[in-house]
Amino acid sequence: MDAFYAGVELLRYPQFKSIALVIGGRRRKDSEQEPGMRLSQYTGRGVATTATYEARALGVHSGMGLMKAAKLAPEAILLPADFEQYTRYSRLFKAAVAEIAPTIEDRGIDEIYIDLTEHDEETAPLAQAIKDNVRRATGLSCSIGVAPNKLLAKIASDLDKPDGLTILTAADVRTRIWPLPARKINGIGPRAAAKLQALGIESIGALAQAERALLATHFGAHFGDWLLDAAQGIDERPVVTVREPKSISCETTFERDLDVRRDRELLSHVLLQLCERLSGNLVRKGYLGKTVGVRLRYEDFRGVTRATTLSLPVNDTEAIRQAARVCLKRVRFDRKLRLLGVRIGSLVSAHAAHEINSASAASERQQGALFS
DNA sequence: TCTGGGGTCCTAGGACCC
DNA sequence: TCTGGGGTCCTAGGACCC
Repeated sequence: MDAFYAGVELLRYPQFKSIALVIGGRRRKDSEQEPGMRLSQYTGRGVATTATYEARALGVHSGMGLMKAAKLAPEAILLPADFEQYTRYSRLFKAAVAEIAPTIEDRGIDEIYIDLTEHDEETAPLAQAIKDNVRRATGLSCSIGVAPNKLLAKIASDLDKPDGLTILTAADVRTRIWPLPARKINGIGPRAAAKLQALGIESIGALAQAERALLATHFGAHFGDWLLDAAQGIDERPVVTVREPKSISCETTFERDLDVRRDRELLSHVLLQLCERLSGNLVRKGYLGKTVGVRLRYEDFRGVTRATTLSLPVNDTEAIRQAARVCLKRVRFDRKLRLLGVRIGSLVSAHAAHEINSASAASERQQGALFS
């Protein structure tokens, strides 16, 4: 989807169309009045989750701190993110695609892979039909890349944004993919891109021609081989239509850095709230988890994680909080805290957990019998 | 006045077991 | 009596993605 959150907001507030618009920051309780304020009015620690193409032209991009964005685009309109609304539109757009092509891999709220292998229609009209149906269902535009695999499709989808449609074959890799910066490959992030640049490798084409041994030296054999494959446009990953979640987490960044001793009560309250939210999400999604962990970020932005694995999966607030406190006892609090998070992993479905728990209760009864 | 919140996957070391 | 070779599970950190 193109600038998805902003697109959804513009359906509600069409008066902000074709001006720079940034989505981000928390909803303010006090400002229920008129929607949208100037970015220059913003104070806080939020980041831009989305910027419209007008705002991007001024240098604002997602992930940028709003204070920094305000310097670049003080007159831009700022709207807080409304995730419930985005989730609704996410469902609508995925359903619209599924009406035409049902083999879909979820890649988050605004992105999917579609397997068109079994479709006999001509590619361009088929892709256009998907775009049309998404627009009909949501009023929003999307960009589609059609290619022999997911890696190339992802790059292709980005070549003609917004409202784009790009069809790529293996023969196009040299001419259309190789000139692009290596960073365009999904999986090469800022760190790997910087390391490649230090090796004199800037483009995907240069990466494709790099020595395997050189890449293995700097990135390890596994990642090195993957880099080389990716640069050649090779990718065998299937479109995965069902996936079980691995972990669920809740975290919050404080409005000001907190001192563990002075702000003890507040922190304890925040921890409780996080555990309540996490428990609620677990129950709603029908999972229990065995490994409970905490995540902290200090004022200097460095972070630590601690985790502990319980003997039985849990989903209730108190069990999560108890485990989180065990983790927190193993953390050094020598700096102020900026963020606190709680995570639960080793998930099992509520149904499976029920069976585990009754089996364990049965074996406990049996042991009781042995000792009595 | 830097830097949200929700995830996945990989690596590496240690404990522990046979 | 100077030290094998598997394997699994767990923890912690880091890179990356939307």
